[in-house]
Amino acid sequence: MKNQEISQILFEIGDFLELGEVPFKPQAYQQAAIVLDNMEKDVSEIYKEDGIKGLEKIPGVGKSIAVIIEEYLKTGKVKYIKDLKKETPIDLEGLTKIEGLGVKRIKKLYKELGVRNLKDLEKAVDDHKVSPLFGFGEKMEKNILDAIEFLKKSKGRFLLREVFPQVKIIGEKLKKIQGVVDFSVAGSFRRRKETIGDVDFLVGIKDMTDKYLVEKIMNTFVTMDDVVKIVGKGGTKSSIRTRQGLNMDLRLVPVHSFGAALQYFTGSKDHNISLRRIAMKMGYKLNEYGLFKEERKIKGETEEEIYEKLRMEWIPPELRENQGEIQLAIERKLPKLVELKDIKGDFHCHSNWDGGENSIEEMAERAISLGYKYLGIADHTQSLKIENGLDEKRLLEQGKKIDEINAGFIKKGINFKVLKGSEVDILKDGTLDIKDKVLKTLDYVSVSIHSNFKMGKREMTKRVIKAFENPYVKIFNHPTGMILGKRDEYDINIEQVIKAAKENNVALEMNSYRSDLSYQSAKIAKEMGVKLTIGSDAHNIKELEDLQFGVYQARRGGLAKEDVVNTIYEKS
DNA sequence: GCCGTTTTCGGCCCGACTGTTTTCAGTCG
Repeated sequence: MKNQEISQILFEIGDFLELGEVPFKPQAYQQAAIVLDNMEKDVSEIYKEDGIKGLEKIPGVGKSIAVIIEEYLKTGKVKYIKDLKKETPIDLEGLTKIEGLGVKRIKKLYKELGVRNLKDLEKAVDDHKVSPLFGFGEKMEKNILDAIEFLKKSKGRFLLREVFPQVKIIGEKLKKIQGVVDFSVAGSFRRRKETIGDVDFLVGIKDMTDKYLVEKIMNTFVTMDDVVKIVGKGGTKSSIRTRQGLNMDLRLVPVHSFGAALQYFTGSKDHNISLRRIAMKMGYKLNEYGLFKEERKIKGETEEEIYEKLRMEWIPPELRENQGEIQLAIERKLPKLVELKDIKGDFHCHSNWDGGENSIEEMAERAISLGYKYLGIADHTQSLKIENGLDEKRLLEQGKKIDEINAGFIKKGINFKVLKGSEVDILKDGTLDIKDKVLKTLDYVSVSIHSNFKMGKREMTKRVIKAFENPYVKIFNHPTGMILGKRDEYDINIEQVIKAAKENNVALEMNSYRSDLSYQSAKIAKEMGVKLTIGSDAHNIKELEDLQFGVYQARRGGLAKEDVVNTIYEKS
């Protein structure tokens, strides 16, 4: 996808223009950059189909930016940004990552001290040259130093899965404080984005002038076990950094504004800007305190009443990315999103027959306690040696074992079934590493790529589509091969894969562990009538519960219960 | 530079906190 590369360039152009104090253009470039970054369709496809006219149809892209995009697509370069960089040789991208440094201060540091990049900045701070500058000071210098250190060891964004337990624990602690009426996590955590930059907590109390209560809440927050730095502490907002390097904010709001604040701090920023524009056109003003007509607040206690007043449905947080959800809400056509409670089973887990940690019985037992009606055991096959993959003989043996286990459930009157599945390897040439006559004995066959990742795009796509043509194949696991935070995608044409899935009646998996199928791709799949499965890829009983993260991702893609195969349960 | 269910010209989201200033600019979300 060229989208992200171009988005990056547009962002940078925006920053440089801001540096030159050019009015309004920076926002225009940044707006276009955001749109491109979130766009489902590959911009090079748009250009191929409709040329420069097609580019201009992208919201936020007009004549000038379209020309820049065209230039990049044709030559892989943009002269404009090159010139800007030559004119002002500053590593803006690197320097703006320092908290507290925006383009204005960067400009000053460049003019006064010749700071061009992080290295220069570090040296300037070490030599105590920053604090004497007008507008800077001792504290700012120290903060910059801290920020450099933070940047050096920070991994950037955190996986939702990683921060989930800690956030829940802190939430429970805050909720319990006497006097706290409303509580919610906001921000990208509430939108269930697969990675989180920081965490926003929102606390509602009756009386903001209750100094004692305010102090108690803020103190509880900034003195928690894992806090290593108090970034700020005020009467309505405090910020801390945890030992793991995660930033957390707590905002305190009066209960009568809680809904407005929740809406505001949940974002996304882009969603909010659109919403505020709509409010403006209707003669209102929307901010974190409420919806105002003139100076009079008319709504603010709940999110629902605000969206309703703006003549649209309440929008689930997972959809708030300014990707058409507002229009759907106005038309009252938002999908009813799939929920965790709709899930009736899991098609992707591993037992100790391969590299898993627990027996089939133990996995089944946990699945029953989760309220599932079935659990598909999808152990690896023989090609995957490091996972002790099953060959045909062992697969047949496993089938017999599963028959025995199911017989036991029937005997005990337990309404639950273990399904005979398999995660079959797609070989280099697109054939499977288990013979059809054995695949035939299974309840379903799921397939995966676990080898030869470095093929060309065309070849890889062909390989996968060939596997789909096997009549026993029902599910394609982790379709892009990505492991979020660990491994990149292999080169594959996902749109062609989705099309082939439709033609061959194969479902695509949303893998809860990898988050590899983007919400944009899930959305496209849904629109094309392809079904999806949500798989935990659990290797032990505990990981079965991680299926929730696949559900969140599915919701971000706008999937309803009907779009997800493992919500189906027909009593047989 | 982009956009338009009041507009093809004249607008462009908004408030809190910090650190520096002695009344406010810069940054952030």
